[in-house]
Amino acid sequence: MLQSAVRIFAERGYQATTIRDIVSDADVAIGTFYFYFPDKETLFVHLYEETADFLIQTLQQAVNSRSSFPQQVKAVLQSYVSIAVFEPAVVELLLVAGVGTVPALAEKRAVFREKLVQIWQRPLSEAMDRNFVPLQNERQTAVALTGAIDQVILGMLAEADRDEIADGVVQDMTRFVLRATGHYGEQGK
Amino acid sequence: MLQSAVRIFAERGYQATTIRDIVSDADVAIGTFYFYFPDKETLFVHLYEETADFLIQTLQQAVNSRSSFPQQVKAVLQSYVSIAVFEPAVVELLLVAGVGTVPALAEKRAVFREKLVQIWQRPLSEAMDRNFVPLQNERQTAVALTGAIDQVILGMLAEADRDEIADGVVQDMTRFVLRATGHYGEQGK
Amino acid sequence: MLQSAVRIFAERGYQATTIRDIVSDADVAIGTFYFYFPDKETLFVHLYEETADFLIQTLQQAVNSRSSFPQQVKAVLQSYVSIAVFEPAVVELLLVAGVGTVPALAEKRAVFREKLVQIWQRPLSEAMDRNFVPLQNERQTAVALTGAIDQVILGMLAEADRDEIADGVVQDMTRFVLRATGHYGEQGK
Amino acid sequence: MLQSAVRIFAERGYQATTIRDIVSDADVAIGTFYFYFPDKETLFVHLYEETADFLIQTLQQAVNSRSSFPQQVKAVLQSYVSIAVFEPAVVELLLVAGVGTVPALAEKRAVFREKLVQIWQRPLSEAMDRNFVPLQNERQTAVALTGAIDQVILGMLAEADRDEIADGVVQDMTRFVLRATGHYGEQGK
DNA sequence: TATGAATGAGAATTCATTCAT
DNA sequence: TATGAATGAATTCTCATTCAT
Repeated sequence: MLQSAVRIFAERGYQATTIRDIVSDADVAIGTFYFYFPDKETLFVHLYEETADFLIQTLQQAVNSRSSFPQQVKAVLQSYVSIAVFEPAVVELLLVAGVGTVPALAEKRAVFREKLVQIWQRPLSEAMDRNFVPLQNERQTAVALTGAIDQVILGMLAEADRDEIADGVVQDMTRFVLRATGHYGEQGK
Repeated sequence: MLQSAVRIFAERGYQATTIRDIVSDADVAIGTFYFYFPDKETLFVHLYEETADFLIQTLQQAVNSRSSFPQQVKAVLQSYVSIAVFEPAVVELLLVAGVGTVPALAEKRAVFREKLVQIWQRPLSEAMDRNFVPLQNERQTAVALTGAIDQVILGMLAEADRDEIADGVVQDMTRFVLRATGHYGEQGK
Repeated sequence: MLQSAVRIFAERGYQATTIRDIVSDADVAIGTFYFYFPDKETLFVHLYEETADFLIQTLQQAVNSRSSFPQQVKAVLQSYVSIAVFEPAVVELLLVAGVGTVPALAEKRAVFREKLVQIWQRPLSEAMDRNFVPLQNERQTAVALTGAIDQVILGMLAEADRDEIADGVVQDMTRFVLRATGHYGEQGK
Repeated sequence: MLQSAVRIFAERGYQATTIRDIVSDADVAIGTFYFYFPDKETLFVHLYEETADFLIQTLQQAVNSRSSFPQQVKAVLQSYVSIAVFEPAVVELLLVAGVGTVPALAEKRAVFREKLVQIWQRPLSEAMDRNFVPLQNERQTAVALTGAIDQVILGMLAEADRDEIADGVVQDMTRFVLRATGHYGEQGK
């Protein structure tokens, strides 16, 4: 049922999704839904959190598995793009389905956005400390990077041949991030 | 009534806004709404288009009024940030209220996003032609820039002291954009 | 405006006709309608009565202009069919548009039906008195005749070539009425 | 709920009947209505068809159960009058409630009227073939008979003592039909 | 006389939620 | 655990009617 819910929410958005949509897709009765979840909102928030955790952890692991900034950037982008290709519903749910809907979600969204920012801010801070990137408002840069990448990922989801353009996207965006952070490696300081 | 509608839509999003919300805010009767607009969706799409045109034209004028790439970047950012400070509802409506709602809006949103991308892509192409920025996937860069800036603008809207931080945001983001496009001026090629 | 009203009411029926339909067809403002008529219902009842009077008087004159029963029958049918051909809206209004709608009309309808019955009952009574037709429940016969003729007239209205079949209908129905009343002339008593 | 619906529709007509009328008469909630039927129109059309089928089958069986034309006429009239006495709502629904309302019903009404005409036309054709009635436009006669009988039946419904006058109506109308078709039996050819 | 912007009661319909089984 | 018939508050939209100009 959770599988169905994620997919349907991702496809139609929170408001346009009815409980009946979900349970009929999952082939259970409406009562069954309310046996497991108190209401529609709770389910959505739950799914959002779970999905957000999955994405954040995946990206964080990508960061942790590398040591140099450029490698971290590339690893994060590869992970994110990979999820967009293989689990588009996850991305859709996080970036689209929950925008401007239930008030209870606002805080969860803020937490998710903040964690996403931290994914970028921490490696960036470290790179700044080591003088691999110039002084800058590191938080602002990190916020901007999350927006930049999400937008590109959303663009990918709209394309039919997502899997084929994935590598190009990773390459282009890796360069974008390194340029945007002013990483000296690229400019050859 | 249009004023009310923009503000309420911006505050609560399309779905959560009821006709009653709008008319009671505008202090008119429900019938009055339907005297001027055929339905809720038409009104929203109309407001979205009008608002989108306003934003796009303002940003385009900012581009046209300058000749050098860095000046164009700064002018666009100043315009955008200015709108965010003085007309936050406009930004909220365009970036949040219409996400994932009515099908009729999807196309309008796509058109708006595309125009926003063009705002950046055209100056960037020109700069690339003149060798002021390195070779790059200029469309991808432009898409990423729109995402980056929107995200930062949205962050601004969440702050109480929007007007005070506006200048800093413009400065930081100008640098971000110049770095992200690889503009040589800043790095002193 | 009355012209428009009759036509529109006849076309769409009472409920489906809006004041706006009528006034826009008559090219006047809504306010003008309410200057002349207190409300929709009053207009309809007024039109119904006027139209009913016109039909009844026309048919009554047809009766009065002839002396023998068969001639009276034929004259009434010719008049009725003629109205159906040249003023179909009149017939539509009386037989269809006002069925099962406003309570205030029920009485008017009853009066109209009764007059229609009298159109047939009076000549029939006279013919019975003179032994031109057999003894019968003359009222029942008259009621049945009105139903029979209305049904045939309604059938005519549905045909495209109303004017061409009109004569045949008059002939067939004249025979029908003479048979149905048991008029001896036809059977040659 | 179906019982309620038929009665209320019959009493007030399609347009004047609200869903609330039906459900409050049936003592269920509005949602219950929409659980069983997609909308008001569908329900009405459904009831109309079902009711029409019932009436047509009943009348057809009356025809089939007799062999001579006069007996067939009497049997049909007895059946029809009987339904009018015991199920007045059925007749009201078919003859009044659905006149000039929903477009979707127009076709169903036409089909019903045609079947009603056939009820009379078939026995009449047979009688004509056997020279029991004179040559005539048999279709026109059949159409007229349906109108005549419906009108008389509607007159019955308006009377309080329906059950007491029923037999008289059957007798009078049997004679009417036999006369109207020119059946020789009555005139003693 | 004539206008038409404004009104708001009322109708159809949706859908999250409940609860007896 | 699981069901699904039943509920009714809430929403969109219509349209007869009013009234200031």
